[in-house]
Amino acid sequence: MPMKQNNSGRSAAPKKARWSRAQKLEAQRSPVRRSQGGRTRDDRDVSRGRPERTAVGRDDRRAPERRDDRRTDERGRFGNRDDRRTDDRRSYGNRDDRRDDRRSDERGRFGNRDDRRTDDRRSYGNRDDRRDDRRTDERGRFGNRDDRRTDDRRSYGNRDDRRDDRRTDERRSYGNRDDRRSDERRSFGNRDDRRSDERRSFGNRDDRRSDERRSFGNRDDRRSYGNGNRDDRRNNRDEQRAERSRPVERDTFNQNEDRAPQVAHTEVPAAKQESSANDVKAAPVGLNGKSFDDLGVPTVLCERLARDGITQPFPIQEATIPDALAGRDVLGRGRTGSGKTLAFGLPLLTRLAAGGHARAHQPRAIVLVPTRELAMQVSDALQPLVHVIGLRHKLVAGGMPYEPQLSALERGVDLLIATPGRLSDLIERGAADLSRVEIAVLDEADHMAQMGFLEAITEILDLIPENGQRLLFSATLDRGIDTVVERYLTDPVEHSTDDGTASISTMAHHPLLIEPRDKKAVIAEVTNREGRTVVFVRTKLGADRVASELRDKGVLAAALHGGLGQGQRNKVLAAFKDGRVPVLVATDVAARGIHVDEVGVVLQVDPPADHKDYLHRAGRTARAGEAGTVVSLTLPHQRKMMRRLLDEAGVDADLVRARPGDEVIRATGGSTPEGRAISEHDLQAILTPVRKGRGPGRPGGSRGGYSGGRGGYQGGRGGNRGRDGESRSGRGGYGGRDSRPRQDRDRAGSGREGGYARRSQD
DNA sequence: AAAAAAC
Repeated sequence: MPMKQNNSGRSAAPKKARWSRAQKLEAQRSPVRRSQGGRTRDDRDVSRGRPERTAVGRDDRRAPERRDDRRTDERGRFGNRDDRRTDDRRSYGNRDDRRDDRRSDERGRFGNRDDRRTDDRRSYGNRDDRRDDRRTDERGRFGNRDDRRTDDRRSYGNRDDRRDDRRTDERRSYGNRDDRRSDERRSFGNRDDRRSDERRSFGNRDDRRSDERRSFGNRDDRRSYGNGNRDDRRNNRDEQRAERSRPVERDTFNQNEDRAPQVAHTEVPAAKQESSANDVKAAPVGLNGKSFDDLGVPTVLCERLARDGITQPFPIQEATIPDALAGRDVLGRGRTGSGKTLAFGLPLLTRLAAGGHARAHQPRAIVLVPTRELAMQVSDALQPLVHVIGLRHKLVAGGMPYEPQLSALERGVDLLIATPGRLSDLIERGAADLSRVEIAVLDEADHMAQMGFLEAITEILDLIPENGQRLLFSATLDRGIDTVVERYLTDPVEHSTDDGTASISTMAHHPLLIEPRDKKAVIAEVTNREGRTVVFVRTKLGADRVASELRDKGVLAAALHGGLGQGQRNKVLAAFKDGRVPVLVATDVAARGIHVDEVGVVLQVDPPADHKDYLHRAGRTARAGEAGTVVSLTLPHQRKMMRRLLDEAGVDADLVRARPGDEVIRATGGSTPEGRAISEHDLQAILTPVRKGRGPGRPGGSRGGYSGGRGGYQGGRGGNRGRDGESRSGRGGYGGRDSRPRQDRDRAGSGREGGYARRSQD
């Protein structure tokens, strides 16, 4: 019984808080064997391909203990990453069998599931007990868990039981958030070891970057050991790639590595690269007057884009689309608002349309994004293109009803746009199967590669066939993605259409040094202006508080953060987009990717966590060539930090002392609010549109409910533009929500409306 | 330490 093995394994190698260097190395080297049964062909292939990683200790009997080690020590787990993939690979071989099992034994499986759920619920019931359990009786817990695992295994293939395992662990650790965190911290504290390992094996980082072909050249060896088919497919792909002539040899320049990645090999003349390396205000590159058609985008898509007035590719699109169309793995970095969504969306859809149909439960491509709002936005932006080219897509994110997502998967969808949590959930339920994913996109890739997300992301990426295409995009792609790149990408090409700093010339930066007692007044003054303003704060509570204080002063503001229900989140964002609410007070949930037209000012009430967050927050304004102002409040004790953030972000601006009423604040368009306080009730009335007639309401049609508060603002200017301007035309041809296909109408909360549909190319 | 991401 696994239970016994595990227990004995544990006693033989008890968990340690700290590992010696030698132990770590050993743990890294030792393959993780988590399944049963004999070896497969893939096993042999693996040991052939990477003897140095797999030749040691391939002893099935040792598997259970190592497995537990891995589970209880994140560090070990990551160290064993490659080995883990080995197992994945093997189970890919068994895929079809597994699926058959699942289908023919669905009932049994779900029976087990319910049992498991009950277990979970029980353990959730009293968290504190659970935590104690974990600390003092780890072994006992795992013993029980293994029992359960055995059940699962019976009804499932090898692979899912493994996944269930892991998920349950995670579930457990969610309850113990703090514990988990400290685990992670500990493990990531060790990261440096791993990093230096990597550096050693790849040679010095800069070398590697300066000659990608050399450093990544080994990747073929590393990746091709998977199985025979994969080799063949890879070769095909390499042939394809070889056929494509590369216009300009990728080149490199060195730069402050903290400020920006070292590479900017876009197809631009060397002289331009030089300037973009050293000059923050470098001209956009890649604008060679090419059309989407020239880049290889199918005519139907070009025509559909043209209907929205999108005819000229943005630099990031021009740079990445050809390579992405050719099937290459691409790292794309383009400043905020520069059109990254289409940069990966167009080639993705083109390639999907070129062959095949999605089978039930088996999407052919996934786009992973860090927030639900961004997922909706990407889904909306791609929707007309998806349909016009004859594909199906589905938004898969939390906070929304399961049923539509389940039934869409049942019918078969080519493209999933997903947040990690719900996607994993659906995988666990057997509703989604990533074994036929051809293309995977990580939007905001650097963020997804950070601590809170990395685990979920790797778990998902591990389920995707290795030979697939990967596209990683962000405005701030930096070395934080190295782990992901090295693990999942093959011979990637990196395109940067800027240097990763604040190179948006239409963006003005005003870091203000203020006294704590002035803070509230300054916030009110900056936000009391015409047009849309996004206010960033550090915490959810802070968002609620600032929004509430603003309303007390007569500034119509609404909070947006992850603590709200999805319905409220949708309502708030919709109201902000269509102008009913001019001030959005948000946590970093809104920092990345979210596109709203004509945000004139971004106000950072709390400093961002790092310079990348500065750039992303700031990037909510000055999008696609618009002008914008970024005001960053800085208390005396934050001065040094802000100075550093600005430097790292490449912002050329000095901290300026400011008091309420100062000219520097007036210059941003702000003024002292004098309106009446806006009650919570009033706010809700504005957020919740009165529906006219049947069907989903059109939120903008009902803003009449509110007429008090600060004079002058009646959802006026910004609102009308947002609704009746380009955002409507972006929907063109779909005539609003009602006429959209059902699978796209059934998102939670109906408050969502146009706004992003426009040319939310980011 | 917070936020985000599943119910």
